[in-house]
Amino acid sequence: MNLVLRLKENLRLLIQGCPAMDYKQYLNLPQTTFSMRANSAQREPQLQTFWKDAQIYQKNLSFRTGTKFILHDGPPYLSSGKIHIGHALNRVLKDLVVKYQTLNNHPSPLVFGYDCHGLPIEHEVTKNQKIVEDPPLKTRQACQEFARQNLAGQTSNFYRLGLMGDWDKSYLTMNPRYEAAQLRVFAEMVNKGYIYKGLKPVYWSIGAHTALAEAEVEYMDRTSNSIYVKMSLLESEKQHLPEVLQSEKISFVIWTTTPWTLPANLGVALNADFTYSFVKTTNGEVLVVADKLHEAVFKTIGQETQAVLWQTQGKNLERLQCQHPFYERTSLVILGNHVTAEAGTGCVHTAPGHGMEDFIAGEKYKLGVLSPVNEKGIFTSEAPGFEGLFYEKANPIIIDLLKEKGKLLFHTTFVHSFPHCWRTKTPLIYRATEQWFASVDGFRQKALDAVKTVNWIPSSGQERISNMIADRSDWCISRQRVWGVPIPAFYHIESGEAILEKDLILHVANLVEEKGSDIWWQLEAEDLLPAKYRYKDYQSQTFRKETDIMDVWFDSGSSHTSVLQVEPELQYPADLYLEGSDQHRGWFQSSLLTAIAAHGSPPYKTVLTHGFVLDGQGRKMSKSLGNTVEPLKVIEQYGADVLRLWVASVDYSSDVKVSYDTLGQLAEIYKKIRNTVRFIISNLYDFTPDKALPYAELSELDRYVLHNLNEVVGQVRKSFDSYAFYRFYQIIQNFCVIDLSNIYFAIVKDILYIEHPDSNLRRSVQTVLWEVLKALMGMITPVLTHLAEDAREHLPEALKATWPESVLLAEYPQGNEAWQNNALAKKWERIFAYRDQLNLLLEEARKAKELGRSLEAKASIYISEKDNQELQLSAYLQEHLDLFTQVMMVSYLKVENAQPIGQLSQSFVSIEVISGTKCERCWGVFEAEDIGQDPAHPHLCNRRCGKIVENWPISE
RNA sequence: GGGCUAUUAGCUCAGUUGGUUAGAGCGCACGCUUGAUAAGCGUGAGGUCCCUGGUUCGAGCCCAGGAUGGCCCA
Repeated sequence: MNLVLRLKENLRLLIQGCPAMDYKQYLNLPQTTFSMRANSAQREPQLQTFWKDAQIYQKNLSFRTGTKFILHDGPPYLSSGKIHIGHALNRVLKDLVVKYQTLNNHPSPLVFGYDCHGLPIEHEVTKNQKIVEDPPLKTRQACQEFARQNLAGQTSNFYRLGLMGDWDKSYLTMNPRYEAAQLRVFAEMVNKGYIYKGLKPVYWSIGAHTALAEAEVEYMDRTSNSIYVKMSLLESEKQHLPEVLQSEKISFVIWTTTPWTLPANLGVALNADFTYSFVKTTNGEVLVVADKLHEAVFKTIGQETQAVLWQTQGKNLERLQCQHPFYERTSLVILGNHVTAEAGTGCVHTAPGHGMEDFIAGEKYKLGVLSPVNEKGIFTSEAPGFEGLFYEKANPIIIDLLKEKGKLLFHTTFVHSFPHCWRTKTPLIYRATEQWFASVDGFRQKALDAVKTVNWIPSSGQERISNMIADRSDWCISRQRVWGVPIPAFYHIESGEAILEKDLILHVANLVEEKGSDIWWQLEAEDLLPAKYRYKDYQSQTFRKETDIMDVWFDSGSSHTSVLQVEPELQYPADLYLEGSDQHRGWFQSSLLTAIAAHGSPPYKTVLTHGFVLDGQGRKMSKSLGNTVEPLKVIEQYGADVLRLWVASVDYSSDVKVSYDTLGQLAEIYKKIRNTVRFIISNLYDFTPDKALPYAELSELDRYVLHNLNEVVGQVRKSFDSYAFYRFYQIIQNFCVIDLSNIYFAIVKDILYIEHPDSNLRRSVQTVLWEVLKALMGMITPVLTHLAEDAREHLPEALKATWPESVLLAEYPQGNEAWQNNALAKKWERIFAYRDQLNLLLEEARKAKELGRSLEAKASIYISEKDNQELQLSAYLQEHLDLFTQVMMVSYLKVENAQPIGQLSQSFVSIEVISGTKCERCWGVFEAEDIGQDPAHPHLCNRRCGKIVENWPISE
C-alpha cells in the first residue's frame, strides 16, 4: 500500500549506516497447513467418507490380535427419523468404548440395531385412518415403510456423529432372520414350560371389539352412577373381632361408579396403614369406613353416627370374609396400596377382571379373575341373572337389586372424565381377556442369581434390577395388534384348545426365516402347520391361528440370540450392554429374562448405564418447554467433535445437563486442544524422526515434560479402562492448558524460533514435541476422532509416513516407564514455584506501567542458606543458568545464596527493569556490552543472534 | 405413594481413612503481547459445600430428618 513509506524507512536505515534486515528470514517460525479453525461442517463429512471408503472398520477387525471386545448395541426405536440428544449421548458413549478397545488391540465389532415393531409405529400409521378394521397385511406394510423411512433418517444422523461400526449392515428386529431367531427363543421357553395362557384385564373398546393400548385412549366427559354398597361381614368371622362387636351387624362400605362390575366382585381392598372405624349408626347397624373419610362419607350417604365402637388398622382386618351383595359367595378382605383417602370410603370394591389395580392386588391373594362380559359387552352365563344383557343396561337392574337386598346405602349420578375409544368414541371398559404369559416364577430365582454374576456400573444397578425382578408379576407377552412377530399358537376350532409346541414353532420359524413374518397373515392355519397336522389326523378348517403378536420387548429382548449368536463376528454373551438407566425395566430386563429362560445364562458380562439428558437448569427436556438441544443443530454449529467432547466431559453415572451455553464453552476447549496440536505440528515442519535426540541428551526441562506425559498417559488409560471419560477430559484439558501451553510452549518458543535449526537445544525440544504429539493425538482419537485424523493428514510428510493410514488404525498410547522420574519432577515443581513468584512481581511492574514483556526484566533469585534442599537447587540453577533464564522468560537471571535477613528466612525473588537495547532478532533486552558488538550486526545480541545469523543455512 | 439416584464457584469436575484459610480448568474482569495472531501470556474476583438437626475436640465427608431435580413403577 505504501511504497513511499517503505522507501523512506530504508533510507532512514541507510543513513544510520545499517542495512535493513528482515530477521524473520533468520528465524524458525512455525509452518503448517493445519488450520486453526476446524471448519467442521465441511471437514468432518469428508473424513467420515474417508473412513468408510478406506474400510477402516473392516481393517481394524482384520489385523488386531487381542481378544475381541463385544459391545452389543441396544436398538433405538424407529418411531422418528430424527435422533435426539439422548440418542447421541448413548451412541457416542458406545463409540468411545469401542474405539478405545480397538485401539488397545481388542477389536470391537459393532453391529448397530434398530427396534422396528410395536404399537407407537402402528398407532402413527393408523391414527389418521377412519376405517377401524384394516386388513392386517396392509397395515403391516405401511408400518414397515414407515420404519424404513425412519431407519434411513436415524442412520444418517448417527453416521454424522462419526461412529465406528459396521455401516454396511444393521440388525433390524423386522428382518426375517431376526424374527425367526426370536421365535426360536420363544420355542425354547415354550419347551421349558414357561409360557402359559391366562386372563388379564385390558382396556376394551366395545365399539371396535378390540383391546386398546394406553395411547389409544381419549378422555371425555361422561355421566356415571355413584353408589355406596354394603359388603356385610360373615357372622362366622366375628370371632376375630373384639367383644364389643359380637352382637352387631357389620358391613364394609364400598363405593363404585360402575355397578355393572359388581357381579365380578371378588374382594374388598383396604389400605394396610389406614385406621378403620367401626361406626354404629342411629339405624342400629355397624358400618366400616376409613377413619379419615368417616365424616365425609356419612354426610354423603345421610347416616348419623351413634358411636365409634372400635378402631384398628387395615392390616388387622386382612383375610376377613364378606358376603357378596347378591350372590351366594364370599368376597375376601385384602390389602392393596392403591387404596387412597382421596375419594370413596377407604374400602375398595375389587373385581380383578375389570381393573388393573384390582388385578394386581387380587393376584397376591389368588382371588382369581372373573370377567363375565364378552367382546360385545354382553354378560355371559358367568353372571347369573344378567346373562345376555348389555353391560350398561345392567346398571339400573343391579342398583334395583341392591335396593331390594338392602345393600344400597346411597345412589346418585355425576359427570366426570372417562376413558373412551379413540376411534368409535364409545366408553371403554376393563375386561379380562386371554393372554399369553411368561411365567417369571419359573425362572425368577435363576434370574436373580444371574444378576449377581454381572458387573453393574454403577453398582446400584444391581439392586435396582434385582428389586424389579423380585417384585414383577408374570410377563404378559400378548399384544392385540398386527405390527409385530406373531405368537405362533394354533387353536383347535372344535375344542377351542390352544396348541403351542416347540416343534410347531420351529416349523413356523423356518417359514418366517424364508418369507418374513407376513407369512403368518398370508397363509391359512392349515398351510402354516407341518404336514402331519394337515393330512394325517386332521381335516381342513380344523385349526385357526392366534391373532395376538408378541410384546416388542420380546423382540429386542431376544437380540442376544437373534444377533449375538447369529452374526459370525459377534459372540454370546456380550462383554458390555450400555444404555440409559430406564432400561433396567426395559431391555436389560427383557434380555436377561429371555436369556435365562432360553439359555440359562445372562446375555452380558457387564452392564453400564447412563443418566438422562436434562437442560442447563437440570429440567427435563420437552418440546413444549422449548428447552431441547438438537444434536444436528449442535453438529452444524460446532461440529460432531464438540458434541463428542461434551459426552466425554460429563459424569454420566447420573443425569447430565446440556445447554447451548455449555456447548459454546466446550467449543472453546476443543479449539484449545486443536491449537495445542497445531502449535506442535507447525514447529515440526523441519523435523524428521531420525533427527530425534536420545533421551540422555535431552534437556532437563524436556525430560520433565516426558515425565509428565507418561503420567498423563497412565491416568488417561486408567480413565478409559474405568469408563470415566470425564476424567480424561479434565486431564487432557489441564495438560494442554497448563503443562503445555502456559508453561512448556511459552518457554520453548524462544528456543524453537531463535536457536539454530540444527542445534541440539532445538532438536531436544522437537524430539519431545514429537513424542507429545504422538501421544496426544493417540489419546484423543476415541473422542476427537475427526480432529486427530485431520491432524494426521496435515503432518509434515516425513512424520506422516510413520503413521498408519488412519489414526483409528494406530495403537493407543502406552507411555514410557523410562520417562518416569519423580525426583526430577519434584525439582521442577520447585523451580516453577520461583517462576510463579516472578510472575507476581512482573505483574506488579506491569500495573505500574514499568514494563510490558517479561524480556524487559532482569530477575534475581535469592536462595536461603537455611534450607539445604534449596541450596542444592541453587547449585543446579547456577550450573544451567542459560536454561533457567529461558524458563523464567527474562533477559538476565541471577541466582545467589543469601543470608537470612531479619525475619526473612525464606528464599525470594526480585526483578528490575533493564534499561538497554532490544535485540532485533530475539527481542531480548540487553545492556550495552551485550549487544551490537559485531559491526556486521549492530542490532543483534552478542550471546546468540549474531552467531546464529552468521551460520544460518543458506538453503532458505 | 414405592424402588433407584443426584445436589461442592456461572460451567465441567477434584476433594485421600473426618484434620490448617475447600482446589483445578473453562468462563468472567483487568492488564500484557502482536514471531501460535479469528491465536498466546499474566494477575484477579467468584463458594451458606441443597437445608435442618445430631455424633465429634473438629463434618463438604459420618448419622437422622427434610427440600428440590431425574429415571422406573404404582
